[in-house]
Amino acid sequence: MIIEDNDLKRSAAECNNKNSICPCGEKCPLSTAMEIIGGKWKLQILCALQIDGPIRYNDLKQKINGITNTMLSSSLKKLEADGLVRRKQYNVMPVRVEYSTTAAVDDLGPILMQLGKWASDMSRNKQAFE
Amino acid sequence: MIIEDNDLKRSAAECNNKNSICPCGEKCPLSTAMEIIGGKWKLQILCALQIDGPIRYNDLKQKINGITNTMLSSSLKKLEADGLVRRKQYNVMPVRVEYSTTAAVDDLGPILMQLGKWASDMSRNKQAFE
DNA sequence: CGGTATCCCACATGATACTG
DNA sequence: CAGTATCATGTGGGATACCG
Repeated sequence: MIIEDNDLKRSAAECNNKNSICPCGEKCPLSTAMEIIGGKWKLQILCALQIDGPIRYNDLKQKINGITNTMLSSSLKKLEADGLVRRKQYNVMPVRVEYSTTAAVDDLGPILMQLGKWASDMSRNKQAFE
Repeated sequence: MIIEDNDLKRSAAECNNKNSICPCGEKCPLSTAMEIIGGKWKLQILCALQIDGPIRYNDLKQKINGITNTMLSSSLKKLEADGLVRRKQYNVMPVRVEYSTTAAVDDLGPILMQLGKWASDMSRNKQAFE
């Protein structure tokens, strides 16, 4: 495929599972990417944050239809730990917390757009490929 | 983010779950893409096929460390149904089957490379974003 | 207001055996 | 050789209650 550059080719081709260490000496970056943005809610959260952020926790929850506290909270924590989301807490009473995206998400956006376009194009002329 | 074009922006922003129908009239293409390439083994299978294909079932299984018949078989079926994998059967005895990728995967490759590069860059200068 | 703590379950994945 | 059938299991995610 998938991979044309030397380093990425080696890493993606020879990573046999998501925990493997590649010959290039690091974890397959594509696996890493999928872990960061994977799961049921993370892309929706990023979209909502990018469009409506900075936004408070409960307002964000309203924007995302069907999400539970468990998932919103844990997803935000992971995204923050991975550097995609910034959490700002104002120590007033009652406490006020605002979430927003970091610059990393600005870089991610165009890539995800291409991915979405790829899926659209594919389903449109699927037979052409076969 | 994530989305800058009008249609994709609407669809991604307002898709509240992976089964929702967007105001644009179709399912969010990004969700579709994630369903197609998601799961534990599909990207590894595509990588192996792209590099070593056309390749026979059991040879492919050897290339992918730890995969079971159940998962390889079911993943290949889904990938074929989605138009990413071609299955060619030779009716000799014993039967010979060869798997390869379609042109859709050629288009997907560069996008995934960017995604991998994004993850590498991010982890390299994570602090710069925060 | 902005979460955690528990408990629970469906489903994705795994193990093993078997077959056209 | 290229799978399928069957049963087992682990985990991602959901429901509900509660807390600083």
